[in-house]
Amino acid sequence: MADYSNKEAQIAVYAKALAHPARVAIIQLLLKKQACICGAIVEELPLSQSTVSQHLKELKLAGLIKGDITGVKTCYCIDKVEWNKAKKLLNGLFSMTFKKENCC
Amino acid sequence: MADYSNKEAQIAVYAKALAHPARVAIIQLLLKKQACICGAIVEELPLSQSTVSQHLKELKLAGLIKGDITGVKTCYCIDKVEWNKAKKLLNGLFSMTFKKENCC
DNA sequence: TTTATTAATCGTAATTTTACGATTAATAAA
DNA sequence: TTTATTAATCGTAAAATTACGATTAATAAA
Repeated sequence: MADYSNKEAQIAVYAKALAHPARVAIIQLLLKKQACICGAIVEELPLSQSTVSQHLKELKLAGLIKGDITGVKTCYCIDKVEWNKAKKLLNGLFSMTFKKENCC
Repeated sequence: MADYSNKEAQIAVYAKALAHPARVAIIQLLLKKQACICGAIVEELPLSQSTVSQHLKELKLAGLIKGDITGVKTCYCIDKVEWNKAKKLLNGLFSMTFKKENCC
């Protein structure tokens, strides 16, 4: 009957950010090609400008990316600090050892 | 304007499964305490039996867990094969190297 | 100054998620 | 056989997500 831990909640936040293929694609783009100008991201995705903007907003809300406005353009990139936090948390979850015996 | 890759889609599926603290908690429970009987899971969460059942269903749908019915009880556990796939995919994403220069 | 470009936000509709209590089906216990 | 227990499913309501076009605000270019 206990509530969720901060860790669990934070993992869920990061996972939720990655819970849509468009956002995964955006993250990969930012990691790979450094193509951080918003327009370039829009071109790479099969979605409208406004929808992409919404996905970017969600990624920003989760902390995984940040946007830098220069003039009329906005440059997006991974927030390395936050990204490493996510990496650490998810990695921690996935590197938990299995109990040898399972009932199924 | 390309569509999403299988990899991206699959990452999203796994991430979505972990996108709720209750489901993260369930996974951790199954990893840690091997407490796979459904009733035990219900007791550990601040949610009703039916809601927990729904979360279990989603985790099962994503492939991360499986349930074994024995008599009137159901025993849940991690699907190791699928779990390792998820681990590999997520790990792959998080171990991508950063470009040195970011525009922001 | 006027016009064009970029990206965020607004308004909105359709769908999905989340949660609950109630019910059901199946087995176990009395 | 009757009763209790377990867990899935049903029905439903509220909230969140996803998508789009249209609009807006801000800067850049003409």
